[in-house]
Amino acid sequence: MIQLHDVKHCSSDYVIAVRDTLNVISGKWKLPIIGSLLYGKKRFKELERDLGKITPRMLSKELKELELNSIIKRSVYDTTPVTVEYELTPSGESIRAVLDVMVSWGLQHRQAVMKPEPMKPDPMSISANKA
Amino acid sequence: MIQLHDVKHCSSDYVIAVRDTLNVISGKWKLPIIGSLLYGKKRFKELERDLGKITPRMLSKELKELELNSIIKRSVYDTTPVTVEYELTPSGESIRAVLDVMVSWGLQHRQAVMKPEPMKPDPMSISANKA
DNA sequence: TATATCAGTATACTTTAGTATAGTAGTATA
DNA sequence: TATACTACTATACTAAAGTATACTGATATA
Repeated sequence: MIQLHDVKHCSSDYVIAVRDTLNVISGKWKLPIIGSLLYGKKRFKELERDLGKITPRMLSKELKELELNSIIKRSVYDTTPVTVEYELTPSGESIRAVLDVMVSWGLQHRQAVMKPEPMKPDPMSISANKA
Repeated sequence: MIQLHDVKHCSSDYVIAVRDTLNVISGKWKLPIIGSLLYGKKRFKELERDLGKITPRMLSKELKELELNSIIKRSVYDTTPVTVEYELTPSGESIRAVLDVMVSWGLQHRQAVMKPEPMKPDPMSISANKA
């Protein structure tokens, strides 16, 4: 099993692994969809209502992509009318840990940017000069 | 200080905090730029050579955005010709922890998808039927 | 004088992501 | 008969992201 320490020394493999994760959650709608499904399985129309302004075209496209990436599972039941349920796979559930870390960093960073430590004026920082 | 547990019960605040983080690293070049700067401060041309196929227009644009987001710090030295150095801020450095978690998930997920557990055939999974 | 380096900018273009609007089939209800 | 529900699809569009190519001014080197 390849792990973090195996790719840490290799910038390109590291970046590839990050991008794998990034691709799963980037775009305008993937995150809200996953977020909604973290609260439990949902039908197509339920998701549509949950997400507010999404078009069925986008929802359909995103769900297909998430299914292809094994993040969600699609189940069809032959009720009338047909019922289609979407739910997170174990892999999809496990991304919650990644999101939690992103939330923590996001909140921390926001604090760091909003109220920066008052700095003592440093002449070097006003007109830096080198060599 | 707002923390993870404060937003965990609120789907929209949670998603906003994730997106704050996502915005910092998404796009084609932000990640390679941050990755390169994790190895130490670099000048414009050094980054350009490091990143291979990036155009100066994109590099300039991305660096400006990262600086605006307090991820990197730009220092100008009045040498001849002028020297401009880019380096990660403490906040920028701290994103490494987020990337590490993303790498771990990315590698795990790839394994999960590539060699899925052989499942015992389950009649329910072949033609699901509900109510 | 010609060329190269630095750190970029300007203009025009292509590609990708996302939106708007309408329509499908099958069934159920008013 | 008309409307509404399910889970979508089709076509056409706009907006955002990224690329290609050429250029800038100041200085240094051949």
